[in-house]
Amino acid sequence: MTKKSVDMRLHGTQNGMDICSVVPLDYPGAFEDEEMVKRALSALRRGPIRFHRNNVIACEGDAADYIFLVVSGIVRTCRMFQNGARSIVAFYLPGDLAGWADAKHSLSVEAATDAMVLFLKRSALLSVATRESPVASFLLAATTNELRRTQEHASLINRNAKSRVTSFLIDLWNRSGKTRDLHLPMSHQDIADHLGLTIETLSRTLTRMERSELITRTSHRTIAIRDRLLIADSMN
Amino acid sequence: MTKKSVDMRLHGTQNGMDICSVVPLDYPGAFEDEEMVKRALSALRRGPIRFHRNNVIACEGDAADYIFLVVSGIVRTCRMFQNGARSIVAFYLPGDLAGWADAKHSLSVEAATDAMVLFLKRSALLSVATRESPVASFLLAATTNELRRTQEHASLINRNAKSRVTSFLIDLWNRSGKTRDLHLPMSHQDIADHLGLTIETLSRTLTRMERSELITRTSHRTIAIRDRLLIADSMN
DNA sequence: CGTCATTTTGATAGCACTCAACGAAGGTGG
DNA sequence: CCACCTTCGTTGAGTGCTATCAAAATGACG
Repeated sequence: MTKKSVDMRLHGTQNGMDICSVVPLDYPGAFEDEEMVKRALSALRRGPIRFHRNNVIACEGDAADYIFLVVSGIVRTCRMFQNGARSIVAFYLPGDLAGWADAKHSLSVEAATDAMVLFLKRSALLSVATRESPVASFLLAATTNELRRTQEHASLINRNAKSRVTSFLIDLWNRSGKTRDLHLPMSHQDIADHLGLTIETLSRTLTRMERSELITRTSHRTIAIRDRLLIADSMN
Repeated sequence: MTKKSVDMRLHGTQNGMDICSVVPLDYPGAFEDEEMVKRALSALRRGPIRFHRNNVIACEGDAADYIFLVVSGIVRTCRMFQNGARSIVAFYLPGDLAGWADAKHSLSVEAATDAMVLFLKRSALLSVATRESPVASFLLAATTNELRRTQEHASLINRNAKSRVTSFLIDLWNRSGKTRDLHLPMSHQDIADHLGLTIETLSRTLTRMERSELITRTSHRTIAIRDRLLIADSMN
């Protein structure tokens, strides 16, 4: 339910990143020809380009000429509604492919933190995919994987605040290395808009979870996941 | 929030359907070699198999050996939670591909009405895709299309009952030919579980929408979408 | 240290859920 | 053809969870 205008300034190009270090390619069925896929993506890359927090990378409705590979920082995809409400559909971590779409972007793509993003020309990627089947496999696997994650997120629609927060924390924890201390790189407002809660409810829920000893707040924006949370969640 | 056991009986195989008549292939980028894709899918098909309403086609966690092409009826994918709550993630109409996944089904696939379903062996499909790029394009386009629809559904998470119902009605209307009279083939319980509402709230919301002249209920399970609804929704 | 953004806490209101009962539709058997 | 039963959908009363509004507390940063 954020109702703020967005800083539209774009920032300069900056080179020197190697795509090979950020594409994990850990999708089933894609690792067989990992080198070829990396080379193919590498040849198409433009950037990386640096974005400041809240900068818009692509607008809802724009032609999807490029798709985005997150190098560092967090990227979010979102949709705004008439009344100013905002839904954040997904967060993308370094190594993730964001903004995959057919002809048009159905969601706006934005930097949720300062971020570095590689641009990949979609038409070129598709054209390579028709010639090199490992690239096609990679794209299919990446899309299938994102579909699964989006389905999981969509299934939160009838769950209460505690379940939504738990699901978010565990998902982020799984994706960011399962370290005991989990850093939340995005704002509470972003998390709330992702979970369909207000920041107040999010805050209260985290407080209650800390009191129930499901989590511990070690420092600002850092949370330790306790075993009890993992056990409790494994039985949903 | 349904808490009912599911009828597990499976029903007999039955042949005589032509895959060409049910695969619309209206995805951007896939129509160029429509014939080849149809032939490829045709060669892999098993069935069609008939399922009665509420029969399970594939279980959450099962190896995704097959994916499913809906020939007639409605298929749903869903997830059950510990407390008996159920989320229906998506409905599939005739011509839709349901249960696409990597190694394991992350959602159970069930018949929401009596339905006829073609089985396609996933491994064979993937293998054909590596040789025939139009098949790979088709799979990618179909998956991308489903991702977009799931993202749209996920963005309902912070919207109220009226918006959710409106979104559902217009989506179904768009997918089922935009006839003035929209038949709801699935039960209110299924719709409610899809929208994260109770059947009572769904019923009350429909009643209120009828009183506001956004819809007209022509007969049981049939609704006429009024222009006012389309206009109102176009500005979300 | 002051300013601004972010997060937390409190009081109140509202929307959707729960529980309950009624009504409508479809199928079965007499 | 009708009585009966089961499933499904509607309506009402009351509760509860989350949103809203407001203000204080904390952190970031120059």
